[in-house]
Amino acid sequence: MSGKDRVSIGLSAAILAVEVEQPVVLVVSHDGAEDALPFGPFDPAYHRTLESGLRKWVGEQTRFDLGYTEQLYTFGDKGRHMPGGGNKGDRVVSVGYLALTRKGPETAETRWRSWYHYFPWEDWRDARPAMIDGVILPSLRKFVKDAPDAEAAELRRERVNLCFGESWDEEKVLERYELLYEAGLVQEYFRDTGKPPRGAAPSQSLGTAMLFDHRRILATAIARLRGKLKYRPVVFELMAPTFTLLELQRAVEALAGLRLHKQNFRRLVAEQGLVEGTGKLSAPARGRPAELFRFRREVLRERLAPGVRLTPRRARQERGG
Amino acid sequence: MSGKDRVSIGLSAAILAVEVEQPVVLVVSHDGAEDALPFGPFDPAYHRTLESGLRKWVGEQTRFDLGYTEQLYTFGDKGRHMPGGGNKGDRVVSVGYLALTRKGPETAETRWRSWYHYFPWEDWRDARPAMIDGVILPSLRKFVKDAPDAEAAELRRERVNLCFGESWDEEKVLERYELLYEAGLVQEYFRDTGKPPRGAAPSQSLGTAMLFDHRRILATAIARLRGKLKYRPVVFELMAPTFTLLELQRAVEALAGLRLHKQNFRRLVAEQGLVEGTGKLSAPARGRPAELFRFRREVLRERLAPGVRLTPRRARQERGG
DNA sequence: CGGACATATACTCATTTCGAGTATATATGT
DNA sequence: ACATATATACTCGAAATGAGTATATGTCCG
Repeated sequence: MSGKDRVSIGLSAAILAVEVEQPVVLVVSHDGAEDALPFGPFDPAYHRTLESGLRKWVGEQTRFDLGYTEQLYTFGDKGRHMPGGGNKGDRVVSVGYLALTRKGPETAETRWRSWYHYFPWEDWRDARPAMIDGVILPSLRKFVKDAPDAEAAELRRERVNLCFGESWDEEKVLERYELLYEAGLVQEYFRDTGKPPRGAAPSQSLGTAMLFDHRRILATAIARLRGKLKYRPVVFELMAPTFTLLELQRAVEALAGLRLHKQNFRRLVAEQGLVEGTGKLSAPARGRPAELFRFRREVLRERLAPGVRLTPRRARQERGG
Repeated sequence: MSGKDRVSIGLSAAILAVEVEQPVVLVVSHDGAEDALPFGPFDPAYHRTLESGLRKWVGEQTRFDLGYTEQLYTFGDKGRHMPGGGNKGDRVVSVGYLALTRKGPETAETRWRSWYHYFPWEDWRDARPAMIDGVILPSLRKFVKDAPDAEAAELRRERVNLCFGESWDEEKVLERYELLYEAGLVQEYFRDTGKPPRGAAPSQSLGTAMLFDHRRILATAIARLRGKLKYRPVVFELMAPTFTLLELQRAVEALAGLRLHKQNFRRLVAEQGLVEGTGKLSAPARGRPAELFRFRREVLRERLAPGVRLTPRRARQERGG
């Protein structure tokens, strides 16, 4: 490989936490500029692995250490540059990470912000967000109508239906964002393409924009987290050492953007043996105190992933070969 | 970012297919040398995205195009070099891809090989592989015993149990390989560390070794595929345009390394509306002919991912806020 | 002190899904 | 005709799931 094949590597992290019903993300926010995810270069001379590089500069910049981290995706798209002012002709490849922590202090540069700020259509806890029927679907219908030909229109129609149709799949965060991007309903579209806002007034652009492709990375992070919630005990990375079952449920609801059935939620958590009571009680402002629970760390090691079963046959049945 | 921060990017692909009960992977195989995954450099001057770079040189080297592809993971570990002979001091970051195709022709350089060649302990279709009780578990028990202290021993014991204990989780392909690597039961361990084989005779080293960390990438690919099988209709990427239900089942079994219950498998496939009959019949050597089915491509668009439910509450229940 | 309110927790019940079968139909070869 | 092999239909009990009801235990306010 010659020198011209070489690129710079950028590491960006969607650092997520949840505090009293609000799911939050750590952003770097300068007045006037767009919000950004914390970002740092990978220095091959000093870092043994990509993840150790990430932990190092996150520790330096934000003063707390990442607990659970997970690599999300590596983007190498031309034209989707990264901050830090690369040299002319530089090509930057960006590796996105998801990190789960408990909400820590803000610094001069960083602050915690509800992620529904960037994705207001993703919060269905109170109700189906009014903006979906009020703004999104009308605009998307126009997007379908504006397709170059009938076939493209049909594809767009199906995509709209998958993303915002009758049934809501809370995991499709990325698909929805990408659709809104392509339909020109988020600011980044105009910023990236240079096209003038058309159709729907630009004032109607949806959610708060972020620097470069950071909103896409955040969407990927939320989607991954929402998916993982269901088959791995990742919520506990975000909880205090002890918590009531309702607090746990509220955290899951905040992340998933949905309300859950209380009694069944408890049954699930109890049956899976994810938590154990501490015997102590919470001191709520109102209502009966609840028992405080803690996460049974053992399950991380003892339990197999309870994912969807692909049950092996038990008995012998025909020759099998 | 200065020039010294720059690295080279390598793209490697685990290209998988399945042919009559055998799951296969496309490998580059030179006599005398270890098998390798097809590999190519990412050239930022010519390729708009990482994936387009991958498709380009795979097309050149292997003469067929990837259908479904998915990015797996980006490895940047120091000391896990890549082929191609980088300059001294070069740091290579390697992006692994999973690709699913139908088995095509071999070339002078490439051939299709059963992936159970590299992971013989992963095929439970006929029976629990004898090598698990004969070789793996005894060696791993020694590995547990050789731990530096009691706490480390306990951790090792739990890991062994999770990977090779009573219940078998077919998705833990990567965890098992990494455990065997650390326990010094695969050749790559000695090659990478320079340590002499100890304890169990080196002749007992398990499975066929691959170049650099390619076996790790392949393990990641298989794990991802086995997981995805259960909630996305990816098998069909590997099937001929029409197939019988038993052929479909055999393909799933080959990938998962498990036998399934025939009647229930059909029920599942039918209920999910994944396939539709063609009316035509197969012409088997023996036995009653079966109907030929085809994949209903529509489901890719109409169906929501049927992952584990996190069912939203239907009715209202308490104030919810 | 005694509701009104708010929350916690136990228990019920019908429905669906799932694992594991049995039964029957339709081919081939001898 | 029947042994063998495969395909397909149907059954049945157990477990998981969705949606409740009922009751217990707190605080606050008049």
